[in-house]
Amino acid sequence: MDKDKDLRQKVHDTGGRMTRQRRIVLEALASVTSHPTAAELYDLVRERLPSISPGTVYRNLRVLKELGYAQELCFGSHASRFDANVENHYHIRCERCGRVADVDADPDTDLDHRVGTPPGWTVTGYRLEFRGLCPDCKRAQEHSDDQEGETQ
Amino acid sequence: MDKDKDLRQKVHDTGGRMTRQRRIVLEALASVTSHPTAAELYDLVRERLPSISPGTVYRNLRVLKELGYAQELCFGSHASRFDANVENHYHIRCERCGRVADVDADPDTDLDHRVGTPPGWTVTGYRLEFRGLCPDCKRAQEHSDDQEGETQ
DNA sequence: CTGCTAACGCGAACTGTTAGCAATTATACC
DNA sequence: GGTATAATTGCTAACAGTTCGCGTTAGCAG
Repeated sequence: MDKDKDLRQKVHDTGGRMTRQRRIVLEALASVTSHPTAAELYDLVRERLPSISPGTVYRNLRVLKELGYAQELCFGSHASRFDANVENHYHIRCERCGRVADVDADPDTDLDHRVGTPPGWTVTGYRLEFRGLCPDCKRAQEHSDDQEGETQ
Repeated sequence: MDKDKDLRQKVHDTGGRMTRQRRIVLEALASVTSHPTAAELYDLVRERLPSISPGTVYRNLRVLKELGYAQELCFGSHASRFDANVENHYHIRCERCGRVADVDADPDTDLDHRVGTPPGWTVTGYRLEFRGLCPDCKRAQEHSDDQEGETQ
């Protein structure tokens, strides 16, 4: 992949270095589509680099974000999730387990122009996120539904 | 207002008590349209009840939320903001100062049906939030723009 | 009025994340 | 290749926002 070259270049251009840790953090993020949290990514990276520290993962995620190689997805007060797919696309988050998946929708939606901006404000963008139940949690929910009143 | 009666009833129905603190937290939240954070609300409440503790504000915000008397607005990793207006409406958040305002838009948008749900998932809703600059920050930005090359 | 217990105030704990610092190491230069 | 140098590491401590545990206070049903 020449994305690797691109990144290396960009890192160098900004006076940075391509360390083992940095490379592996990015590779790990790029290797999954699960939109991991920093902690999940830390676990993943540790499989290849057992002595890496959480701080390094956070640091490198920030760098990758700044260089446009990752995006951060914030969902409420929960831990941020990260995505190596920086294309404009939407996400859906499971209300029960927090898992995140990609949503197919044309990001054509020029919502920010069809909207009643409050007086004096300038709209620069928007965030659209779906909420729902992932397959696993839907199943779990159904089971607890017909077995007993168990909510949650 | 008979909203007060409603709430009192609901609180009692769920085995709760209408304490001075709980009533005042709600009144304070209902009295502003600024979408305060818990900390801001704490300050506001303290004007009337100087000895209230932050924990009590958090507790009561949770209760009010559960009873449908307040909604929580989560913006990224920042502190949650709260809104006594539980009608379906959208928000815009200032990128510079974090201030939140209401947006006029018909929430008719049946986005959740026009969207390519990932296989096995169920969509239960969505969150749409706008991002922008509030009047104050826009002014500040413009000033720093023509006085010096100051970007950002 | 009395008793039960939900809710309070306090402080400590917890989670997700960032900052400071000495030790390490990728890179530029010879 | 070897060497200097400063970006990056791993560590620990700090931080913000929020929740929890606990002994005390006070709503409210009887």
